[in-house]
Amino acid sequence: MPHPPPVRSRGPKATKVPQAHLLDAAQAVFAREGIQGASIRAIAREADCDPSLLYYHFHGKEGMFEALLDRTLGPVVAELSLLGDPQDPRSVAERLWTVIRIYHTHLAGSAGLRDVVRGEIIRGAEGIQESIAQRIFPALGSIGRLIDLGIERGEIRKDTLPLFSTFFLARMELEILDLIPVLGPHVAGISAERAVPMAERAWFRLFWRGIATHPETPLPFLPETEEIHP
Amino acid sequence: MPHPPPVRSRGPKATKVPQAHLLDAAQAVFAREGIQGASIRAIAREADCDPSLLYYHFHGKEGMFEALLDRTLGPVVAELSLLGDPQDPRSVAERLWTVIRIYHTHLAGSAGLRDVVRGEIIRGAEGIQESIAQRIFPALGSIGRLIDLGIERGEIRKDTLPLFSTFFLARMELEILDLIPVLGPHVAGISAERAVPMAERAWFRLFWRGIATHPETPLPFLPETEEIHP
DNA sequence: CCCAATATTCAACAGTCGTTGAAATGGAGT
DNA sequence: ACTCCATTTCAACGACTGTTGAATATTGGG
Repeated sequence: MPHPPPVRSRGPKATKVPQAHLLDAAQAVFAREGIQGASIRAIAREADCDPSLLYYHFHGKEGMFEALLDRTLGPVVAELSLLGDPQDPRSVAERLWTVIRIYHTHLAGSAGLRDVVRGEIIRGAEGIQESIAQRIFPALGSIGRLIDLGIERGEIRKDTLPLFSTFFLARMELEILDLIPVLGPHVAGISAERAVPMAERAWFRLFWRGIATHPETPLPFLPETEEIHP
Repeated sequence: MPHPPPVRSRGPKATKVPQAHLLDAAQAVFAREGIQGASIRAIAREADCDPSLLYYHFHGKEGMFEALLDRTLGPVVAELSLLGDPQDPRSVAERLWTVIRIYHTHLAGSAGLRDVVRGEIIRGAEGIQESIAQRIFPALGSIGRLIDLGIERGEIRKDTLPLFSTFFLARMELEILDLIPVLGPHVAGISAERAVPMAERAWFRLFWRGIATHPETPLPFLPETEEIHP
């Protein structure tokens, strides 16, 4: 479906195109096509503008990607960094559950970006990896310190490995966001909307039992899991 | 680096090119470039043959992908299907650990393919997804039945959700294979060769404690985790 | 009203892509 | 020696890619 006959005039279409609109388009295309499949031209089509505009505002594909990364990951890093506060009256268990909720709140809608980040880490694409590391590792550090605190306070087993546990907690939440919306309906006949929260609760129960000093301690902050009757 | 001056003659280069050689090339390129980045032409370069040859033996990109899928996933599905045998004298815990070992043995070398499968599930690319479902879901079914058996025998908690637990066990093992070789050296200073088995043991201990009726029961089949001194 | 700055589009470059149809090659069978 | 056939390569198609430089439109200030 090419543009209608190119009788279009040049110059600004109406007024200034908000950059947020361009990032929205980029996010949508990343989600549909993945990173390598997402072309500058496709993003421009989605935003209904010329590809050159993306070079004017950002600097090519990588610039767009970094801008999108900042917009999405910024709030996550900020909120996670608050969780390590020793003054926080909540238990470490409850704060670890908050990690899941923060990820869910800010990342559930960014399918393409999650996949892009993961792919870049795996493939270690030289140019981009550094820009990712700067944004991801602080978040992981916050979680790691929280687990350290849990060990100090005796809530978490002494033989827990904080680095690996951080990885397990965070990665599985992202895998749930990525895969359960597809697998839930397909293999269990549960809608994506119901399946994701169910999986998150099931995951956190398993995770906490796996690292807790007293695995049977109830988790009053964790919503009950509804029955499965598809 | 284009081919040397095109004085090449046509026809068979030496003898018949083994299809396995073409699949090896495809796997290598998938691992380097990801699915969307892997072009037929790049695979042909890797295999040192003409792109047309890939159309002759397989039918385009999708055909190559399915052939690669069969070659890699076939042994995994076969070995997993044996684990559900009620006559097997091993505990369910030990057999679940075997799941990890089977994945590791057959999938550790297939970086590209793992990522492709995951990406296709996420994006639900219509044409390919069915071909993946037929090969993946039997494997997941075997693990699910094993967990059912564990619940029946009282080894596994009654409130365990087999579908989700299957997902957790299998997906995390694949995430370990994908990400730990990169993250281990980067964030913990541990070589990829040591980090992956360490992560697998840590993951299985956590997982088993998370679902076991008696979480403190020792797991004599599980190798000791060495100390971390990077 | 004009001018300058900003925002946007157009047109074109040189590549690469997937795919196909025809040509060429080598070996097996006769 | 000849033919046939499976295998491989060549050449070309149209479409799409990232990127750039110049042209154009809009806006705000003087």
